This record gives sequence, C-alpha cells and structure tokens, in this order.
Amino acid sequence: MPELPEVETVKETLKTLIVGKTVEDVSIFLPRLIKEPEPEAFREMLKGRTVTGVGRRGKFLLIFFDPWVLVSHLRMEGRYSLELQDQPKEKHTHVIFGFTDGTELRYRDVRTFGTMHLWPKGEELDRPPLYKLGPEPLSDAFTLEQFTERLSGRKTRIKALLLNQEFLTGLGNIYVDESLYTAGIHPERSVSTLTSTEVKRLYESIRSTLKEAIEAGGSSVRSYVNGNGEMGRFQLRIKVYGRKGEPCHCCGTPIVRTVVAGRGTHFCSKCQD
DNA sequence: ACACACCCCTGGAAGC
DNA sequence: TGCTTCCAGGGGTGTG
Repeated sequence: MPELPEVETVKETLKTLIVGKTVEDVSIFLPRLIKEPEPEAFREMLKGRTVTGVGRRGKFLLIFFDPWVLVSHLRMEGRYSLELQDQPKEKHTHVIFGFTDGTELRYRDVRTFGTMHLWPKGEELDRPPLYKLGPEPLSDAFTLEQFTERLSGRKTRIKALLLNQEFLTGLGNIYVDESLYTAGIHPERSVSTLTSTEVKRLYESIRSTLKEAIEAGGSSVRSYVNGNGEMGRFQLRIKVYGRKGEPCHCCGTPIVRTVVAGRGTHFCSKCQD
C-alpha cells in the first residue's frame, strides 16, 4: 500500500525512466480510473506531449506532460512500469502510455482503486483530489510549532487524525503505527491529552520514520514495487505493523492488534501509553 | 468536530 | 480437495 515513502521512491525511479519521452498514444482499458476529464479527452490531451518531470504531493504521484499534469493515486496496489511495446500485457494492466520511442509506461492495479486526474499544470493544487491536502510532513514549512498549532483544540484519537490527509498528508496505516510506536504513544490517545513532550516526540518520529523508509526504498508489505519493479527494504525494519503476537523489539511484550478508525492497528501495550 | 457505516475491488487466507 | 466467506485498505460519501 503505497504511502509517502513508496510514492517518493516511485517518483525517483520514474524520473530516470520517462522524462524526455513523448506520448504517441494512450490506451485506456478501464475508463473508470480516469476521473477527470472524460477518458477520450484525457487521451487526446496527452497525445504528442512530452514528459517534463515527475513529482509527488502526499501520496499522489504527479507526472508533468506540459502543459498538463497527471495526478495519479496508486491506492493499494497501483504500480507503474516501463516496458517495450511488444512485450505481452500483464494481467490487470489498465492504462498504457505509449511513447514514440517504442517504450510504454504501463499502469497496473489489481484492485482498481487507483485514480487519475489530468489538470492544467499549476491548477492541480486547487482542484480535486489535491485541493484539501494538509502539509507535507518532510517539508521545511512543517515545523514543530505548526504541528502543535494544528493539534490544538482537536479531541479525536491521535491515529485517526494522523490518517486524515487534510490534517497531514502522506501517512497511511503502516507509517502511522510505526511513528506512534517510535514516539511511545498509544494509537487511541485523545489528542487533547498529549503533552508537549509527546507532541515533540511524535513530530520527530513521523519525520525520522518517513526519512528512514525513503532511504530504504519504501516498504514492500503487500505488493509494492518501485518503477523498476524492485521491492523496498523498509519492511525489514518495521517494528509493529503486521507483527501481531510477535515480541516487541524493546520489551518483548507481544504486539497487540486492534481496530482503530476502521484500520488494523498494531502497538505495544507496554511501550505505548 | 467526531464516529461510524458503507462502498469501491480482488486474491489470498481461513473456515467448513 | 473444493467450495464459500471473510478480510485488507484509502478515500469519498452519507448519517447521527
């Protein structure tokens, strides 16, 4: 399930693979993935356009085809790969961007939850699905002071808030559980009960966890691979997510799994309170 | 503001 | 062995 570190890794690999290539045609096998504009317009807008860059906002991958920008969300299982046009199409391939040099950028998505929007470059941040997103956790603008300010007055459980992309963008289920573990905070703690020490620990844990995961090339927990088809390595460093019943690395207590905010939630009942 | 149910979807796991 | 049922997840929407 691609979260910020996985999308960041895909962005970096795609950059080396597709920048400079020109679209000859686009094949759409599952039109409902294309949310804006209508699929046929989407296709026509991209024909003849050259990839000028690849970016990221939260968990969204941005591919610039001046004057447009493709805003792509991989959801759980979306993945991009560059193939030669005569290579057989793998199952669950839903969109193919064919380039003039005979290569193709292919989008595969087993669960078909992914989405694509195509907007004029420069307008994407003011339109769905990016327009409501909260701050980028790794940006310089995201300071402890801003985090503290945004938390004030909130009464929900901390895990629910960290999953809320309008509050902070980029964290998903894995990195929320990991960040809360590292900070020693129970996922069901009400935000209003957090001390300033805990808020500081959480702020630092979120940033260090994400940075460490990016350095490791993301986590391949389910099906994630980067644009080169390579798995990440951070799953080897995961401390709680998916480790129900296994010993806490710190104290040996079995990791607990519950459901918080509708998501499977893993934590150490001794180290997190 | 917050909690929760529901929906989208598929394949793998679990249950029978 | 083979069938059916359950479950995971991000985000949108709707209800209380």
